[in-house]
Amino acid sequence: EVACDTCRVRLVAVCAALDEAELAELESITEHRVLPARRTLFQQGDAVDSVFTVTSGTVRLQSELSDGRRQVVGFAVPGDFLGLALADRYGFSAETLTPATLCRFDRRDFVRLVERHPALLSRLHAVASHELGIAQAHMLVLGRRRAEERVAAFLLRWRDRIAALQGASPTVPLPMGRQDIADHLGLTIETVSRVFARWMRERIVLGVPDGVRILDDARLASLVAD
Amino acid sequence: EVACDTCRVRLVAVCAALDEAELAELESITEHRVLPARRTLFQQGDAVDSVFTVTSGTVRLQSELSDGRRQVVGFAVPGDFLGLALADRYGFSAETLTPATLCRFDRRDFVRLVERHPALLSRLHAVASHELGIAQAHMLVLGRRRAEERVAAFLLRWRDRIAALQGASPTVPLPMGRQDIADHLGLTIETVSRVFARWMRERIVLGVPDGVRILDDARLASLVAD
DNA sequence: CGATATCTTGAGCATTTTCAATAGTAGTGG
DNA sequence: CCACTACTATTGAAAATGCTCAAGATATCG
Repeated sequence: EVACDTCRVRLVAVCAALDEAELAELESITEHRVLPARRTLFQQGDAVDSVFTVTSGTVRLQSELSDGRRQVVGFAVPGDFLGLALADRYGFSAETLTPATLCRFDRRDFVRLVERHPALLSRLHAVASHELGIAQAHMLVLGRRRAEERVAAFLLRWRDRIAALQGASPTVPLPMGRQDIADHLGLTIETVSRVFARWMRERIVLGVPDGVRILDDARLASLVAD
Repeated sequence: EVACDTCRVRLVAVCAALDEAELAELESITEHRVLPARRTLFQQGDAVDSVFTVTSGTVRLQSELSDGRRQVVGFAVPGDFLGLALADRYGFSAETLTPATLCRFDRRDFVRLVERHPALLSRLHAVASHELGIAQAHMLVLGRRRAEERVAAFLLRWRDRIAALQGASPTVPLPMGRQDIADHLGLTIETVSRVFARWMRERIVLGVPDGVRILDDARLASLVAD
């Protein structure tokens, strides 16, 4: 069971403080899922009945306005939690961007487990706090950065997340579309497209299939300097 | 000791699950502070040595870019936590907008207390998760709302927070300045000023000293409908 | 290989910003 | 109590960043 093995690695990473028996218990409530691209996991406003961890693939997290305006609040990659707030309703929708594997926990089982294991709760709180910091940093990007700075901030941060998973490389896969990037950065698809086009003309990045190769790291870094 | 009484009420609210002995222990590590307006509590990047709860007054939370651009990530009112991430460094700066009273906990003492009381940790996690949801909702405001919608979203949300503390009233005190509102909403002070001016002309709000009175609630609500 | 999606590029436009001047408002000291 | 200063807010006009609209190019998928 490849999915299970991958999943287990993730669980151990997330729940480092659990012993063997506890891990076994955690696995006993785990359901492993393999999903194709463009599959909705849950919708904003749905009652929370599941908690997920991503073990492969990329998931897009977004909230929407009734007139169609969309804000991508984040992208989840292997190791990330979905539904960690333990709230009653999901605050955003989640959809796979690529084929993805996930571990699903029944919410009640998961809450029970957390209640009995403070170490897991502590870990969960650390993850949620970390996410809060990222969200607040992104507010600065959305509120005060210009278009080119926003795209640079996104690209460098995405590169670092990918590097943490796959090792450092100047070639950055971009599983999300231009519209997804635009909706993450509060821009239009045209503006994002123009920024990338300019960077390619100026040899700051090189276009590759489903991604870019960063040629002038320093130039991008100077755009997000604070 | 008025400050202590107020503080105690807050602590009980936050730590509802603690018993008398535990509350006594919590109070033993509490230091009560009375601060004037415009006093900095901590700066973004400082090592976290304190955790605060606000018991009176309003505190502005912000992050800054070196060129002076500022993002107000939020305003803290009585009952709010500061430093709940239990991270190593503060992710934003905090400054009193009005005279304020706070409870300060030494970080180490607080962490020790939390480690021994899962109920407190659980409560802390719930608060952090709630904050995360608010941050993600604000991303939608910053990324996809137009100027007038942003100000309406801010005003109605602020009204509701004040209502939770002081009871519902169409008269909303605004202890923060126009520049603070602008920096919270990713706008300029001129744009915020023009939105309020238009609303006053159209009798949607009425200006009062250090605040506004909401005359046409429905009109504002229609601006933030989703 | 055709059909559909997504992406790119250009031109004109709009919302918001920038710049600048004025008007309040609060605090200070004569 | 009033003038003086400093700070904050308002208002107008001009400018710009990013958006809208439209057309064409590229890529994807049956």
